[in-house]
Amino acid sequence: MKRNAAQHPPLRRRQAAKEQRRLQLIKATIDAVARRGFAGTNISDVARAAGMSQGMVNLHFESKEKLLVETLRFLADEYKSAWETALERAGPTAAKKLAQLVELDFTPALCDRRKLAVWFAFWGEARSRPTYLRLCKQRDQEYDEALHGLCRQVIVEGRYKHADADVIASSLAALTDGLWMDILISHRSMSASRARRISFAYLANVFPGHFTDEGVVA
Amino acid sequence: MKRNAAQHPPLRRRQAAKEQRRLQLIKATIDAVARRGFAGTNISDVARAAGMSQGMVNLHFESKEKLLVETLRFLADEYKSAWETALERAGPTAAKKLAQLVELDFTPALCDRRKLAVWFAFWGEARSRPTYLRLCKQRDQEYDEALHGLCRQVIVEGRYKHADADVIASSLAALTDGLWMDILISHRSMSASRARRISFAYLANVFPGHFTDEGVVA
Amino acid sequence: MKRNAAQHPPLRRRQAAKEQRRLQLIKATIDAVARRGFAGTNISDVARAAGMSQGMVNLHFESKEKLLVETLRFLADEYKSAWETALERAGPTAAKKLAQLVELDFTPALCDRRKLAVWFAFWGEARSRPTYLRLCKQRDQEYDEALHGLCRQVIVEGRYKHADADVIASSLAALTDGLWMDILISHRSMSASRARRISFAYLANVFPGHFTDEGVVA
Amino acid sequence: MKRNAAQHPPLRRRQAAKEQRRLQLIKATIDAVARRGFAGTNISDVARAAGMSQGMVNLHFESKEKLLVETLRFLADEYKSAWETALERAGPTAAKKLAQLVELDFTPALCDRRKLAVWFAFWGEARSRPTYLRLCKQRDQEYDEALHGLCRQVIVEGRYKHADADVIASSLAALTDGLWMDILISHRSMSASRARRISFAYLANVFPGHFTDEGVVA
DNA sequence: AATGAATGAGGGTTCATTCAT
DNA sequence: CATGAATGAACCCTCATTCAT
Repeated sequence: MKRNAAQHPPLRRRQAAKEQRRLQLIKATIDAVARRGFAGTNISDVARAAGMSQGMVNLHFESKEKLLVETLRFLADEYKSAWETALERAGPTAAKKLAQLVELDFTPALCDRRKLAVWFAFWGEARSRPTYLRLCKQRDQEYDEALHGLCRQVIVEGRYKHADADVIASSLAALTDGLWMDILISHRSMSASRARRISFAYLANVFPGHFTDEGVVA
Repeated sequence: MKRNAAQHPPLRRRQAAKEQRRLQLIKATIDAVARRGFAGTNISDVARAAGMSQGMVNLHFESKEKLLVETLRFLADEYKSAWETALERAGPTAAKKLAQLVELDFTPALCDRRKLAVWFAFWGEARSRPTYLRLCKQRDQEYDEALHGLCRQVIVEGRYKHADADVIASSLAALTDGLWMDILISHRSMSASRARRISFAYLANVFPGHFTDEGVVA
Repeated sequence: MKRNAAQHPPLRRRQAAKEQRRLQLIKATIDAVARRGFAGTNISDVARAAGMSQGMVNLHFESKEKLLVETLRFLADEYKSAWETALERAGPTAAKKLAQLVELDFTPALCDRRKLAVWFAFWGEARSRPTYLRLCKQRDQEYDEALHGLCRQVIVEGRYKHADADVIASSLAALTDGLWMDILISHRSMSASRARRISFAYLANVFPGHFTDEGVVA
Repeated sequence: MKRNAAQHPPLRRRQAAKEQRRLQLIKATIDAVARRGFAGTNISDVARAAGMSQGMVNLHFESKEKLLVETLRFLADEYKSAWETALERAGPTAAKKLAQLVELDFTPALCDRRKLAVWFAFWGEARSRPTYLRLCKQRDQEYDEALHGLCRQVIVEGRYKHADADVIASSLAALTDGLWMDILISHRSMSASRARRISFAYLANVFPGHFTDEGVVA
């Protein structure tokens, strides 16, 4: 029966509305943290920015603490599905996949000052670091493994002697984090496009047969 | 004038004691921020940890905000004099100086979990506090110039074609920041010694004639 | 009129369902107040415990305050009809009726930790809520008169010189309340059966011809 | 030196002031609980009634919870030292001591509507009962033992056959609690003097050789 | 009739700052 | 100078009540 296939309409609509609210609040939280920092973010501002009453935060997230955690989870999920999708859509070679991962990090959708600010807020605040680890450790490991695997493949394909996949993967990851930071802090007049170029320059250095400063070799 | 040359002794002693108080409070602030984060750091804890009364903080720093700024300034000054000293004491060649800068970043005295935590706490809040941003930028301006200059010199000395001092200096700086972060977050099981090695591996890649994974070529 | 004699069936069924709802909510309120106290009792918990939605409480009772008043009234009515029934069913003599009243107070159905807790919760708040006070007074007015009357009868029957019905009735009532409290607070390892015995011991003292520690003299 | 014998004056004055503040707040709490009940008592009202700012409550008591606990402790201490003093000052016979305990319960200083309200608030609220027990169990036991011991002595002295010290002590204690309740709730138009008389009437009944309705026999 | 999402007032708690001593 | 008691604004959270569906 149709009834079974599709839920009772008002219920489904309600459910959707609820999810909508959550998302609005998370977006508002990202904005608030970016604008006022972790310490300066309070729920009444977040709620107001989302066009709701204070009570909504506790209704949907139970506490400020959990709102922040869910915000982090949102970003982490977004990042994870982004790189997984990127790998799927990338060309078949390891080098092309690697290039996609680098491109991704400096894509406007992810490399956004507001979002970067939230990442650094979690990394920077001693109290939220355990939360970050609990939530992101696994995700980060998966990413690291993917990165490491791709580096290994490129090394094998390109017969790069003396190249150490471990070192290269770690370097690339650290480089990205550092560039993100420079972008966030407006350090060294860093921009996403310059950061992208710097990352490819690194790859061109370690894998000269596969990369140039501009990207992957065709 | 006499007054300037030799201040009234008790006055001078007082001045010294005052400076002593300030330092104690800053040290206690570093501890507190590292342990409890920015938001979790409050004046009374800091004062108690420094063995003083609450009132001392406002007496010496006027406000909590100023205490934090002075703490950041303390770290920035410490870092600056460290690298300036390092450059003076390093061997005469640019490569040796560059190596010293890298070594410095992973020296226990500076690459210390407590201090890293404080740096990242400030960076995490920086976007929302112009004062921090200004201080951070200032810290890096001169350092970047030194780094850039050294890279240029090495490039000239080594006749590295296609090497871009801008890119290399920025890469090295970003790499360092990212490695610091990995150390702080305990990411990718990063340690200071591994971070140092990774940094030299980068230099060995871009300046193969001057560096190996272990350091500068003799 | 027909309408009054036999209501429209579906309407009557509805009426019954409504009454059912009220009762469920009152029962849930008793549970909640017993478990979490007055201050800790909130509408959503009560509603959930009664298997209904929050809105039902306001639909059936208008406000939380009214729900509490109705709960108190429920207990008062229950107590009243219990002692009225007890008097009807008791033997014909005043002593037997008096004995029934005492027995009643320590019957499991009424002398139940949950219900005692609620009584004392109301008494604890009574002074600050005139409505409760009025309800409590009302509850006791008639009971006291009955008690007083029975004492008088026993005195007359037994020709107890120097016995004052006022004092005895008040003593018995106060003794009962105090024993209830001891049971609730688990004071002096008081149990319902010991409390019953203590009450009869009192009666045996003032009316030695009619009572023993075990109950009424046959 | 005198300095050692007596603390530094300003310090001692401060200490005294602190104790003074605590007492003011406790007094205000008793008032507030009596007037508005447990649930209706909030710290800002208490603080205002004590002529202080809200912050003082948390400064001196850490939390509302602890303020209430300290208020209970104050009453419990007051009661304990009152009955201990009463026993010391009473005549040498057990009957005289027993009479003093009864008198005490209906002395204006202790049998005060405001204080009674607080006792019943603690007894009535499910959440505070554990606190009450933790705090008062020992004190109550000591009192019970004293009461029990006195009853035993009177029984021995008076050669009361068939008198059970356990039952009498428990009865007396329960009777007192019940009378307190009647006074608090304004039940049965109970007053302290009538309650006192009722208590002595009980004693006169069980110990006719030692007591009359008016008190102990000379 | 029934639901539960939404509101917003109210309360406890924290804490930077002030100030009498 | 130095202390720490005192203040009160700001914040998070709870929850009775309302109301659209």
